[in-house]
Amino acid sequence: MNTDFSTILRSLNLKITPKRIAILDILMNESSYLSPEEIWTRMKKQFRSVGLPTIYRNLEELSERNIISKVTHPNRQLYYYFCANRSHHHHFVCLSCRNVEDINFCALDELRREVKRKHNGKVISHILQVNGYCRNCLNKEGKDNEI
Amino acid sequence: MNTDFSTILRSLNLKITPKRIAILDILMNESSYLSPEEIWTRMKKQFRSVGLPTIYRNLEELSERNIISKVTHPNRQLYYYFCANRSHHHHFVCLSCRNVEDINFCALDELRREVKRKHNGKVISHILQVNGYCRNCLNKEGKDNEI
DNA sequence: ACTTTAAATAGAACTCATTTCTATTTAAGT
DNA sequence: ACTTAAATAGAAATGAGTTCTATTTAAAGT
Repeated sequence: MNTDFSTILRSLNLKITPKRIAILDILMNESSYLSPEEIWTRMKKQFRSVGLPTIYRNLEELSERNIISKVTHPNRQLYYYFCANRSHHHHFVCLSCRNVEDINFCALDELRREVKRKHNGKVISHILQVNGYCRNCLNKEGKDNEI
Repeated sequence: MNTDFSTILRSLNLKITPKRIAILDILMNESSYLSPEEIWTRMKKQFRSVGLPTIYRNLEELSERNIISKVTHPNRQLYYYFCANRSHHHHFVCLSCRNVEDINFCALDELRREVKRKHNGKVISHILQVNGYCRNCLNKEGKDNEI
């Protein structure tokens, strides 16, 4: 595992530090997305001292390099991060348990055509976030923490 | 014009105040989306005293009632608002001039099917924001203020 | 028009996520 | 081991958005 992260970091010209590896490790092993604070909390269990700015700095660097990705929550527009060294995809966010699943569906091509045809513009990127209720929460009918 | 806004406000059970009308007026007559601060700046030209909290409160109330809508900017995730007493649609945001155009394209149905079929989940809402360069900025080749 | 009252507002103070700054530590190439 | 640029801790600053309280105002009833 560590070897894996080291390889990733080396290929990005980032120094291989214990904290970078820990951040990647936390994100990789989490199916839901995490706020910087949540990552910080987990880090503090592993390290005697970690600064929150370190978390922010690393998350920013890693997301700039497309190793992890950002999600903005509709309510309080805080940053949330999610691991993804994968190709383009979208997120299905459960409004109840906040779990995130990847959606391998994308209408980018149609979108591009529409924008080209009707607006004469050029699409560079897009954000698609789908909110709803996941399998588990639908079964439990525990749909309390609404958005 | 004023009559129009008054009717809207009355139908929403909101008191008809000069400031509410002014906010609606500013948004309706702007093709681009505006930050609360930008709206505040314009308001201060019309009123001797306006509080920024008033702007926030009203924008929130109006967007809850779907008279205007929110956009979160990919960079600094600040709130931006855009007038829209229209049905469901999405935004094409120019990365250069920040102009916003409505996109009358939505893949919600396919999305719903995908989430149902592959995830057994239920879609409640979604956010689609498309970033790119608009006609004008493509012509000018003035694509400096990157993301 | 005059009263009444609940909603709306101004302005100050506060909150809290994110960023900046500076001195110290550390990874990694020589 | 030595060197140096990158990474970090911790404190302090920033700034968007919110809360609080006293005052004003829209609008419903008289």
